[in-house]
Amino acid sequence: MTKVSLKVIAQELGVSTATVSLVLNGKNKKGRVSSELSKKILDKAAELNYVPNSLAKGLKMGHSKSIGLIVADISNVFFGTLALHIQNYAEKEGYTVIIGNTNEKLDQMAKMITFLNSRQVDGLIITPAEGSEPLAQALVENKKPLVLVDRGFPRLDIPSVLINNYEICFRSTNQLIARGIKNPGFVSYKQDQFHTNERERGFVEAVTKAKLYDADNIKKVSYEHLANDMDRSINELLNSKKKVDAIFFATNTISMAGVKSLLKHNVIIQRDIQVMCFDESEAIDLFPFQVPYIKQPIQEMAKKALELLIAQIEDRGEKAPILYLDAELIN
Amino acid sequence: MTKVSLKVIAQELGVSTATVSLVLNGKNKKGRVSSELSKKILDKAAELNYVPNSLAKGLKMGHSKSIGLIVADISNVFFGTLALHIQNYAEKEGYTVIIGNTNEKLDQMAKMITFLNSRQVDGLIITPAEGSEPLAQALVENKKPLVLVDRGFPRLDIPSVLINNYEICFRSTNQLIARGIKNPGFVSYKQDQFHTNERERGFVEAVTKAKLYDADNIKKVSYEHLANDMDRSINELLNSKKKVDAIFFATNTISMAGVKSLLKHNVIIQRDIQVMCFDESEAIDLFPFQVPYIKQPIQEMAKKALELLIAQIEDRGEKAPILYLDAELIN
DNA sequence: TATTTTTAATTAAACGATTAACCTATTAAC
DNA sequence: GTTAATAGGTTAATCGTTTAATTAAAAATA
Repeated sequence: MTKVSLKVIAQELGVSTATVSLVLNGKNKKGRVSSELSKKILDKAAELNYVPNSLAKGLKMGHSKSIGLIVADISNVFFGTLALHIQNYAEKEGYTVIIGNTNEKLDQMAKMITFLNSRQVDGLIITPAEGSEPLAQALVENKKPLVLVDRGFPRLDIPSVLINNYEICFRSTNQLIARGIKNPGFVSYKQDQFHTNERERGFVEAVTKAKLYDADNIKKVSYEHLANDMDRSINELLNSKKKVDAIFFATNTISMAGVKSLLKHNVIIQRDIQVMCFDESEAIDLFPFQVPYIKQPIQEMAKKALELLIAQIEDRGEKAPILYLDAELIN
Repeated sequence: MTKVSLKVIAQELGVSTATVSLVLNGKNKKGRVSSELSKKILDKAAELNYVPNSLAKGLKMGHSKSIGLIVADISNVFFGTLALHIQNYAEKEGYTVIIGNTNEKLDQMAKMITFLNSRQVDGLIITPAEGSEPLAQALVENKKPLVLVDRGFPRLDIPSVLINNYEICFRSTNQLIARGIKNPGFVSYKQDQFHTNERERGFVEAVTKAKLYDADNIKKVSYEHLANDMDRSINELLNSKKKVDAIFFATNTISMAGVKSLLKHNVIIQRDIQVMCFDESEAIDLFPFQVPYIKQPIQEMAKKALELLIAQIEDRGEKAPILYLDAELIN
C-alpha cells in the first residue's frame, strides 16, 4: 500500500495537485474548479483513503495545529482529568495535544519546552515547576503563546487560569474554626510556589484572626519523600505539647498521604482529628464519614485555558488575562 | 525574534545549509567538514538557540519519531500510569507520544487512528475498544506498526502485551475458596472483550471445580451507567435466596464502584463479604482492613509495549510476539 | 610531471501541501 | 468587432531538512 498523497490523486485523474488541493480544502468557489471535476476528486480521495500529511501542511502553513501540555505528572488524577478535558476541547477546535511531564523538575520542564518547540507546537499550556519564572518569561519574550494553569507567576503577568486559593482556604479554615476546633495544623509542600503560598496564607490569616495561630503547626513535606516526611509531620503534630485537633492538607497528593498517615497512627478521622482536603478523590468518597474537601473546577479550567491559548494563537488582538476561577468547599 | 533555521545559520556564516546540516547531525566525519568550520557552526547554532524543525525533518525523512497512544480514558489512573511510563521510555528512545482517548467507543477509536495517521505517527500503541478487530486488522494490512496493550485479539495474531488474565483469576478465586467462602459472585463489564472474558473464565473454572458455580452470581454492568448498574447488581447479590459471601470485581473501575456500592449497602467488607479487586488503588490502601487485589505490572507492560513497537518501526525483520506478563496477587 | 586520492565544501532535488500569479478559452458588454 | 469579464484550470515557488551527486583544490603517489 503506497502512501497516498495529493500527487497520487492528481496523477490518477490527470490533473494538477493544485486543483486537488483546492477541492479538498473546499476552496473551489466561483470560477475555480468545475463541479464535475470536484466530485471526481472527492470520490477518488475517498476511494484511495487519502489522509493529508500534516507534517507537510504544517511546514507550509507555518503552524502545526498542535499544542503542548506540560503537567507535573500525568498519572496524577488531577492532571489526568485536566488533560482529558483539554484534549476534548482541543479536538473540537482542530488541535492535537502533546503531553509532557515535568515531575516537578525544572530541567525536565526546560527539556519538554525545547522538545515541544521542535515539534512546532503552536502554543503551550503549562503547570510550571518551582523556579521556572525565567523559562516562562523567555517563552513570552519569544512570543510563544502560553497559558499557565493551576499555578501562576502573578508578578509576570502571563495569561493564566488559576483558582481563588487564598479565599477558598480562608473560608475553609473558618469553617473548621466555626466547628469548634482549637489547634489546627497545616501541611504543604516544602516549595515556594504561588498557589501553595496562597493556600497557606488563607489558612494563616484565618487562624490568626481567631487567635489560633501556632507556627509549629505548619509543616512542610518534600515531593520526593512524601510518605516519610508526612509520617514525621503527623507524628510531630500528634505529639506536640498541645495536640492538634484538625489538619488542613494543601494539595491532593498531600491529602492522600496525610490521611494514610493518620490512619497508620490509629487516628479516627473526624473524631480525633478533623481534616480538610484538597481535590476530590475516590478514596475520600469511600470513607464511612464525611470529609470536607475543596473541589477545583477542572473542566472549566481546561476550557478556559484552551480559550486563552487559542485566542493568543489566532491573535485576536486583546491581551489574555489572568483568570481566577472559584473552587468550592464540599462537605 | 525571527525563526532560526538552518538557512539563517548558513547565511550568517556564509556557508551552505548542507554543511550546517551535516555538522549539526554529527555527520561531519572524515573528509566532510573541517573542524574549525564545524566549531563555528556549532557555536553559532548555540548562540542563535537553534531548534530543528521536526515537521520539516519528518517530512523529509519519512518518519516523525512520534508514536500514538490510544487509551480508553487518560483520566483513569491505570491508563495514566501506563502513559507516564510509555512516555518515559519513549523519550529515551527519541520518540514523542501523542495520546488519544477512545472513551471505549469504536467511532472515537477510528477517529483517533485517522487523526494520528495524518500526524504521521510511526506506530501505534492501543488499548482497543470493543469490536475494533477490523480497525486493528486494517492497520496491520496497511503495515502500520501496532502493539495492543491490556486487551488483545488473540485470533488476529497482532503483537500485544497482555497479562495472564485467566491464570491469575483462577488462582485468586482459589484463594477465596481456600479461605472458606461458599457462594462467590463476580462482576464484570457487559461487553465481549478477550481480557474480561478470560478473567471471567478463570473465576468460573475455579468455582466450578469447587462445585460453587451459580450462573446467577455473575453480574454484568455497563461502562456508561456504572454506578447505577453496580448498585442494582450488588443489591441482587446481597438479596438472592442464597446470599453471596464474596465478590470478585473484574477491573479497577468496577472494583471502586463495587466497593463504594457495598459500603452504601452497609456491608462490612472482609467480614460480611470478602472481596477481590483488580489493580491497586489509593482508596484500597486506606481501608482499615486488608483487601486482596491483583496487581498488574504496568511499568513492565509499558516497557515491553514500546520495545515491540520500536522493533517493528525500526526493523522490518522478525515478527513481534504476543506477550503475556504475570500479574500478581497481593494480600 | 602527470595522475590519483583525499579533503572540504556546494548544488540541487526531494519530502507533501499551499497559493499567488498566470494562462486560455468562452461568454458578455459596448 | 474590439474589449472586458468569467470560468476552469496550471505553473512554479515555498516551507526547513536531508543527502546523493558534484566540484575544486590540495596532497599523495607514481
